[in-house]
Amino acid sequence: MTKGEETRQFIIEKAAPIFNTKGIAATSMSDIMEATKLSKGSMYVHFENKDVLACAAVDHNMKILSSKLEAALRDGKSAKEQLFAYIDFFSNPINPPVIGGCPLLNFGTEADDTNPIVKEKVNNAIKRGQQLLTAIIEKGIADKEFIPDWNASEFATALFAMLEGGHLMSRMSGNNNNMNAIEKTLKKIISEKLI
Amino acid sequence: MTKGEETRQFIIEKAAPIFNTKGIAATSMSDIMEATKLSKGSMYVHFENKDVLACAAVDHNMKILSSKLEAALRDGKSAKEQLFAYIDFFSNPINPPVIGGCPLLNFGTEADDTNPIVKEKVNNAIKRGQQLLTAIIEKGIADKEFIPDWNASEFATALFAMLEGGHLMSRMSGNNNNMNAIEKTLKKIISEKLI
DNA sequence: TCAAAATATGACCAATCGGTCATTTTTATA
DNA sequence: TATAAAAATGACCGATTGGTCATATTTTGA
Repeated sequence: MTKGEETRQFIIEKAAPIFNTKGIAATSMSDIMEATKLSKGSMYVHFENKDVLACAAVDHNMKILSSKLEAALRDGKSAKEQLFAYIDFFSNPINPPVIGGCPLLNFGTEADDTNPIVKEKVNNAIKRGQQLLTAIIEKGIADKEFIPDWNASEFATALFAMLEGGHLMSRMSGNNNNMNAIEKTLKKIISEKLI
Repeated sequence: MTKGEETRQFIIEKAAPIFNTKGIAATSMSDIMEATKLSKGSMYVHFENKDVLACAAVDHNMKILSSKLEAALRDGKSAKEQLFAYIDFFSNPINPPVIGGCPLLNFGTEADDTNPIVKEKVNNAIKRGQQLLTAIIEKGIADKEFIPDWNASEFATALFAMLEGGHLMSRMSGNNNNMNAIEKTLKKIISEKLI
């Protein structure tokens, strides 16, 4: 990795949590300059403008999230174990796996009516999450672990939505009560599908 | 209503959808001036600063949402009918009851780490929504409409979370597929609780 | 080793931000 | 209808925004 690539990566890593907590619009280049201790000119050597940097930061946040999720799922052997691991991974929004909370929620709501590029990034990430869950459930059905008449993609959607919504609720209340209730509800439903 | 109160209300009504779509930080006073065709000085006659206006706009968006929801629930006679009406009310995120989408999602995610006042407003609105749902379910249980061993507040939380999460998912994808799946899932669960 | 290329710097730019205020216009009421 | 109060105007303010660029420094590879 050349010096330039190193610096570019360094800036992204410093910028990512700031964009995720403050939002894209509310984060200024000065914020990034302060966090990196780099000059303004240097920022523009590596990123042609703020939007490009913001997009790189969005990508980075999602990459961190998905790689941590992947690690959390690695140990799960059965489909049930993997689903439970997935739920556990997202079940502590007060101390989330990515600084600033779920980037899908943060960037998705901000980008919705204003930034089609970021919106599409979020949309794709949601699709991937949903497809991963669907695949786990379908594998569980194929392995005779879950009952065969379980609509995999429908439940995957419901699970994903509940975790995102629960994330918001717990973040707003400042405690994990809501997410704990959701965790309980989800695990009960899954357990009922076991053969 | 005096002229001043009329103008103040007029500004709020014009500003509310802008704040809800662009976000608080990304909305400028010039945006509001353009929408209202009023001068800058006039804005500051009625609102001491942008934050006060933003708070009023947040309140307004939530008020519109809750009053429309109340109207939607009025016709529902049984508890089941009311729950279904609640779900139906939120089941079309592409054409939402409030311009810009759910204000709880929009303002909540933005305010999370930056605006404790708005955050608390959102938190209270979520609580009210959850309590309303809990009350409906508990009434259904008391009326022998639902089975007695249904954890009302737990399901209220799950339902609320799923609608918020589904809202995000449908907004990102640009279609209602995800929300339709959620609607189906929720209604099936509720129907299973009928006596 | 040394020169060309890459990278870093910070002063500088126009535009926009939230906000103020003297002045004018409109409203309310006595 | 006269007049005091309220409301509306828009020029103006300092601060900050995203972004540029000539210059200085560092890195790179022949």
